[in-house]
Amino acid sequence: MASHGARGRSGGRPTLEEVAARAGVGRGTVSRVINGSPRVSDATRAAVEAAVAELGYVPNTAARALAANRTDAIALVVPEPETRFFSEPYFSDILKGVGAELSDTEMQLLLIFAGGDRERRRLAQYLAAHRVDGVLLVSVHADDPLPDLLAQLDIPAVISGPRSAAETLPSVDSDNYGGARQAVEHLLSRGRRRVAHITGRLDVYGAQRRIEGYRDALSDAGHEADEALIEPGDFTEEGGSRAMAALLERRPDLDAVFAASDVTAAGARQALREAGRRIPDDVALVGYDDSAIARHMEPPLTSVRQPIEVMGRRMIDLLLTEVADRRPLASRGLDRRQVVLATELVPRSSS
Amino acid sequence: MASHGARGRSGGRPTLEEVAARAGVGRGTVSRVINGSPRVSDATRAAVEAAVAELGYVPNTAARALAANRTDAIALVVPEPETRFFSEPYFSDILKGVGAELSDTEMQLLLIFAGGDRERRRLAQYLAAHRVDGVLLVSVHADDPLPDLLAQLDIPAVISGPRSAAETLPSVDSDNYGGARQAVEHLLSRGRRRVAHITGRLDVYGAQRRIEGYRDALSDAGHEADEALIEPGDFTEEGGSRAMAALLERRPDLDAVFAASDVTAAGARQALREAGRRIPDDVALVGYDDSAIARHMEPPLTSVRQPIEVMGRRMIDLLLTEVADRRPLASRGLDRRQVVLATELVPRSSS
DNA sequence: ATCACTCGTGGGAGCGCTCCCACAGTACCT
DNA sequence: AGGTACTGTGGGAGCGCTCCCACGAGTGAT
Repeated sequence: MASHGARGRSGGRPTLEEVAARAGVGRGTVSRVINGSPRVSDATRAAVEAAVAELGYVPNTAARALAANRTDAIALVVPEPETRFFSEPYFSDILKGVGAELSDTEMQLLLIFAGGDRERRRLAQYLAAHRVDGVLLVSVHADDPLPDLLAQLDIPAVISGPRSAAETLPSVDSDNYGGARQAVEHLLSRGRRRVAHITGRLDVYGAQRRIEGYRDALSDAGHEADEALIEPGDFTEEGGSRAMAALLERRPDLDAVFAASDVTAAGARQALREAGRRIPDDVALVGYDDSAIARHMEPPLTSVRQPIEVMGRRMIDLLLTEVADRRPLASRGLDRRQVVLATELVPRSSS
Repeated sequence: MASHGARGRSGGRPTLEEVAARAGVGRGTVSRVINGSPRVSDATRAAVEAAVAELGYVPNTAARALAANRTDAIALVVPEPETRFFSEPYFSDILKGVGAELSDTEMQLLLIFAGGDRERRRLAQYLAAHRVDGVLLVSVHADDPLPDLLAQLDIPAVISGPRSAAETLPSVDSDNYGGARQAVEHLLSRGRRRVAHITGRLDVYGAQRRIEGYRDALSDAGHEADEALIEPGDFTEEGGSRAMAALLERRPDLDAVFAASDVTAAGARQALREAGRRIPDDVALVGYDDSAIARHMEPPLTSVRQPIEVMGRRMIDLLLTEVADRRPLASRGLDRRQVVLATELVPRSSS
């Protein structure tokens, strides 16, 4: 039996109505089946499902979005230029976790780069149009206006690293403080005594926490504070190299370095080489992230591993909860949803 | 003066209708202004624009998509697992070009990975729902069913490398044939006489074209064909290494190698090293892609550069044309839209 | 038997747009 | 004067869904 023929402009993609007619039920019932409502008898459900299969029915997303006022899409917003996104393994791991967690869902993921000013404006416009039900924010700096914009637009958001101790947004982070402690305690346990620290960008809260972990590990072990052993970096290789050179000049007697990232450590290694210091004989080196760089460095780099993929998964969990909770007028902010995941030290021959 | 108050569920996002009331015009007129129709008087346009600004009006995408039967979104489909996407600079360059070209547009880009079986099914569902107006296909193998699916669904698509000489889809490619010729001619001009070729995957049309370019460059220079100098690779490092070893065994007197990719060349270099051959003294080596690998190899690798970012841009051009052309019942396939871009040899010390 | 539920179901209303037809106004020809 | 052609404009219809109210049938307490 032929189908009723094309009346729509796109040449007859079946509609809810057609499925209903075919199954001999009403529109509402088909909608219920499609959306998995339990208030449908088994017989009816079977009939509808058969009709859906026969007609090859696929719901029209736009109509659904319009009627239900939701999009079934969330965005992963990366406030960095594409280049960094591709060069840092962090992002690809987050994406892997996010993708895995989302694959059981009807939700669709959008990837949005907002590195430049122009892209920022586009993003603002995009969000104002409410084209996504929620937003995942990674790598946000302390003074970024994006979270405020999202709050103002009342769009659920989850942030990957809290911007401060007073973060109000739901967040997922690894234990930066604990990870730094692990690194420093490891160095101390290997008999190192003058442990320097090349920090991350100081406007990143996680970098602050690593500094605190570094300080506390030293003082708990009875070492007096020595600010000359701390040099600011910026998570880049050049920054690491520059900072290392500065440290060597200031404290030539240092015997260990804890770098705030593997990339930073790679830069530090370069500067150490140029200064004729051997790793780990003269100076032990520990990085952070346990990225591919750490494994391929010469010598292989001891590093603090963060469960990045898991972080991606947890971010999705939080966000989906947040999105689902937008039914009642429930008060928010009372139960902070801040997830902190444990880190793990991966010892290699650089220390 | 207060706005009329929230009647919608989402707390009063302004609608077209409200803008019309505010500007003292009809709904149709506002729609015309929003969509840039020329059939509006300047005075009216100004009034509408003022109302839009005052109300902070942003069009509702879902409503527009439903009414106009378009989505203003296109997808970049990568039939590979995320991992390869991130590890190969090819993709990030394509993405850069695509993003740049799209930034003047209202079009939104979706990035879809379809590496596994499961993802493939999700993608099929996604496309069946017509959630995008067009698709960009990169890295498609000869036997991939995706292009057929797209044709069947009548979704405009552009492919990054044609699947064969008879490719029906609009495509953008670099001049694989010419690039290979450049590489071989370069080697011959340096006095090399026994030039070998490690091919790419033979089910990739571009790899075939490179073989042809290699053959023709040699025969045009008066060299007789020697099939023993051709060894299949697969674009991977291991494949390159294996192929090089095979070549050395078969034709130990070879004095140059043209590898179908930089990664392949890296593998070949490894095998040459192990066999005690010096580069370029004993054997000259040329790669393809001019990727970061080429610049960082020891010695730096002569390579054929493809204008990948430009390719991304041109793909968007083609696709947007294709999408726009879906008004008349015009016959397709008559004017093939196949773009081929020139390559450039970048000489370095490996040859 | 009656009332009070609950369950499964049908279908009206409406989401915010675009498309298109109708119409008033002006201009330029016969 | 009437015709014809355009230009700018208003607003009805309809895109394909979800939401929700109404309704009949079944169930159990009264």
